[in-house]
Amino acid sequence: MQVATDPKKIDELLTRGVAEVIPENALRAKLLSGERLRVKLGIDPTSPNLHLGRSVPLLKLRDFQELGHQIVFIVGDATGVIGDTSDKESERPMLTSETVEVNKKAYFEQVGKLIDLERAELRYNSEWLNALTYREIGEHADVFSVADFISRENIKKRLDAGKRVSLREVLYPLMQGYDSVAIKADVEIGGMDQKFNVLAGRPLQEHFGQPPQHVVLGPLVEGLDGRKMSSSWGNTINFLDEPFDMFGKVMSVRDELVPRYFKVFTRTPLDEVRSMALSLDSGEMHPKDAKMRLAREIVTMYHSKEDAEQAQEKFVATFAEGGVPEEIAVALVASGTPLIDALVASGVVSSKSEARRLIEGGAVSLPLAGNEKITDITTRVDRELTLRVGKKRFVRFEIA
RNA sequence: GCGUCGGUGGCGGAGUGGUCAAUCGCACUUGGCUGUAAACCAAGCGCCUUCGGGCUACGGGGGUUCGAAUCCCUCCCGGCGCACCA
Repeated sequence: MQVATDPKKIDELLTRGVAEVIPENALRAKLLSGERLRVKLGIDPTSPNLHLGRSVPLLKLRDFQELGHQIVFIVGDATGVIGDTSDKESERPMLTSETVEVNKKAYFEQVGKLIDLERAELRYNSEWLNALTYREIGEHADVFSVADFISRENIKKRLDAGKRVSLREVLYPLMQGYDSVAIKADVEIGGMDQKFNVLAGRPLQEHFGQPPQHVVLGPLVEGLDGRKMSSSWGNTINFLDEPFDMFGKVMSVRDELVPRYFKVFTRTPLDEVRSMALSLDSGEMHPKDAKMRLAREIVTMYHSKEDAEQAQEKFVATFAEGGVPEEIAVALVASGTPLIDALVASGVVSSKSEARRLIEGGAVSLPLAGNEKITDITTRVDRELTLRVGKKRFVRFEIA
């Protein structure tokens, strides 16, 4: 396959959704030369769901693929068990092999939404990592010094704070570095939080007589609550979210983030993104409209254009016009059941105390009757009833 | 292993015998304002309640006491120092 060397495309490849390239200029020259590169991206199967934060390096991988380079996607089934602490303020527990086994199967399917798996090389790193002997690991470890490791910011912070740092954590960068050796990577993609691990590949490759890989690091992107998007915060938009849900999540993102999301999470042409940002600044464009478009783009990427249209219609009907979603939770209750008990039984709220608080706080209303509020906690369910609890929760009670 | 300090709610962190379901900050939930945005204001934030109150909780277990998150014993877990010397 021919490798494209269009300078404009290469420029976007090296800047869009990219925070840092190491070493700085060498990669551009290499890309312009037309040499076909082996580009590596590894993801550990620590959770069964990929979220948009992960899509940043994946899209970058796709950019390389589209230029004609050979991409290598590695599921870190061996590294996942050890656990990476790069993005953590504390130790990450080791995963069980079973968890990893379950998760890794789900990965290729999700990744397939973004990249062409047919043309990619797909690997599990247990393939080579599980075969290493203690002697070999010792040899790899000798390439690095303890000072290298403990000078990492997050490790240093923990050490200074008197927190425990497990010796196991030292192993992780070695493993990831050896992945690069095993597949002879020319380029590795990762997030900024991966900087240390990704860089570990370079000296190791040199040790094995390979030229050190180039490194492309993506930015960390804010999640729904403004903190870094991460599974542990629960502020993610996931590849597998249902269209309507995904649409709604995008709509709840802060306005200021919209151009950034366009830039890193979509491949909407950059010129369009720029002009949109300008009209937003000038007040010509309403932020809500830009966000709607963003939501459509994202849903289209992970589902389809039709799903995106439908999600938007539903969204407008439900929230902008105060309607009720088509598919809502339905619970069967006996006639005369106290509302509080019915809410708990339906799973909409977790305890009677919570139900009482919500009712008393005016959070429960009848969306079919002009959003009239129910504030009497002794209300009973004696007929079919459609309720809204808070902004997002809906439930319909049917009489058994 | 020895010594020492510590283990409190999702997190951080108060509290050292009663007035502690536990100050406070963050996070979160709900209401208001809106565009399901942000910011801001207000309320809530263990469970049950006939709203009087009741029950279960401060690493686990046992004890002292009228009464313990607070004192004692023991076990578990973590930090730090030491482990007769590279």
